[in-house]
Amino acid sequence: MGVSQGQETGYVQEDNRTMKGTIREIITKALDGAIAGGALKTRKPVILERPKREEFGDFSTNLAMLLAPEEGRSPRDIASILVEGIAASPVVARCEVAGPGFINIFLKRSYWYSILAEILRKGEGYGDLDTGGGEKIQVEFVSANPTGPLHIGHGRGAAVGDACANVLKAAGFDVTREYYINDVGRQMETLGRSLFLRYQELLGMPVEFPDDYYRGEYMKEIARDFLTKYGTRYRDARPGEPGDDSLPVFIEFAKDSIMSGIKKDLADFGVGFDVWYSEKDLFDKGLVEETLKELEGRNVLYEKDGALWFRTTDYGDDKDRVLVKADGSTTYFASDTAYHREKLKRGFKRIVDVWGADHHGYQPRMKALFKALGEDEERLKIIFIQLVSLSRGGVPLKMSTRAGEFITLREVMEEVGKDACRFFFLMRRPDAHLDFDLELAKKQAPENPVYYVQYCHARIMSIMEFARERGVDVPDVVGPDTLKELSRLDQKEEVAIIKHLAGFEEVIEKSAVEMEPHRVTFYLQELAGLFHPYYNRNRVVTDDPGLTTARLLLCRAVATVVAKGLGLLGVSAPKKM
RNA sequence: GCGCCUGUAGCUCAGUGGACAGAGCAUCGGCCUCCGGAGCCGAGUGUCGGAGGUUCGAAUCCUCUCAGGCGCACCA
Repeated sequence: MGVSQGQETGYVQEDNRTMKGTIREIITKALDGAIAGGALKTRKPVILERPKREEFGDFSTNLAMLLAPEEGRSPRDIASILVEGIAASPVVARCEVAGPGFINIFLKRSYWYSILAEILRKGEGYGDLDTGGGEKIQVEFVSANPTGPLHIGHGRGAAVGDACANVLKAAGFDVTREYYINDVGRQMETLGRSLFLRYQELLGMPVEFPDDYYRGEYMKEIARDFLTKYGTRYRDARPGEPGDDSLPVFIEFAKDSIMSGIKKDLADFGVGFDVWYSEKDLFDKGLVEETLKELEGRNVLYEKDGALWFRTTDYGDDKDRVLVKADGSTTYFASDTAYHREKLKRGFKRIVDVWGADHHGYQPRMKALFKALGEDEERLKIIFIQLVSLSRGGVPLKMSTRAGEFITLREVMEEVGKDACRFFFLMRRPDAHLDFDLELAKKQAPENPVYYVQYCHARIMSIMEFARERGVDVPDVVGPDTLKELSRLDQKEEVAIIKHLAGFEEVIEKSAVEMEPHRVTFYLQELAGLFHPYYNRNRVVTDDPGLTTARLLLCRAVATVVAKGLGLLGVSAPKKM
């Protein structure tokens, strides 16, 4: 029923299919036809690409070259057979054989207008795909230990994890965002003791901090809160010592306080989680023990030197790993084993972990776990986040690349703003080092890509406001009466913008499949890079009603896609700046 | 020593089998009686770290090699 089935093309763009899929189908049908007619006999999947050079068409396929070896004839011969079938499609303007045997396809302009109409009809829903088919997928990210505030590295992980989750959701997956809290073990005891010492310090008692204690300023604040709540009640406590049960009090207080800070940081950063999963719960529910039993039943455990080992080397790891130490306590890996087994039991078909790159040594043992449990290791995807190097006006901050370890997410967020912060984190591939220049991120100037993209949206909103003030009707969708006006968008720049808009779905699909949200960031910069020059050379609101309508529709589509794309990144699309 | 990641224009980086390798910034020179100048126009730049190999075709795949980062716990 969409306006896209306008008589001009006789073409119906079906929902739930990307344009690329549509073109691929045209080629497949041409191949089927050739086979049915006896001209060809080999069937192969169609690989489509968008050529960089426009003289090579809107789409191009190497199908003929792939078929050549088995067909026993030249790629160009095969291509010329296929070209006939492809050219017969009502959306194809022309189709030709080029170079060694490429088939270059040029689509009719009317087809592009129908795509534009389709984009407008879908509105904010444009970009939503069903690639994932509703499959349950879990993205676990940040999962910072509750021993201190989030630093800049966690921020990058948060931005990437959240954007991945957004993109996966758009691509049709059933996404659960999860944060794993390491709230058990020795580090928690250290945290509790650290609080106790700060508490005693506030009470004027002489204290000495061991090197491995948490000594940040934030601990002093927590100690003040503790003092407010408990007064001098624990003044002479001996946490952790026999006969004294105060340690859990300190631990709980510190942990809760830090976690609420982390939650606030994340909320202000625009990141929300569906599940906060506690490591302690794994133990309380007996899941760690249950997992050990299962592994034992699978004959992958053994005892040595008083410890219980997991023979991960049978599944590709460098060395076997300890699950239960000689002193009877379990390792972090034991918890993680139980946790990931639980993820599988909870029905997630695919599991995504976002880790700091310094944890890459853990990948083989986690993969080993999946294999030992008889699961396809491909169900686990680990995204590694490389370090962030902070600089200010080109000057590196602190002395090492580890500056990011000491600067909190909140500090950066407050200095440069949430939008710039998130956008910058998503300008690079996750596994590439990131140079984050605070001055640049703050700068409200053209060299700052965040504003360049946001400005595109604000500018269009402003144009529409201008039109309304002039009494011009600003349409959101193409109606039967306005469809014909789209042909007024006949400039090269206008068609180029429509073509770029049409590629949005492919970008989302690729971002989701590869879990590389930075592709969206690049896409948006390109889109803004097409729109601004166009705007500068052409007036949208003119005395010509038909032309004005057509251009307003084009603007609407650009604004919608920019807003949608920024939304996926967790960046706002302002109406005014 | 072993493993993982990275090496592409002056800088920061896209680009993972296609046709003469792209963008932003920086540099230089232009554009405001005009819907937002946070914008636009024009100009130059490459041994894709190196060497072999696979392929009709390689920045992309394989092998070796050089450089940088990170990891190699009965820590979390």
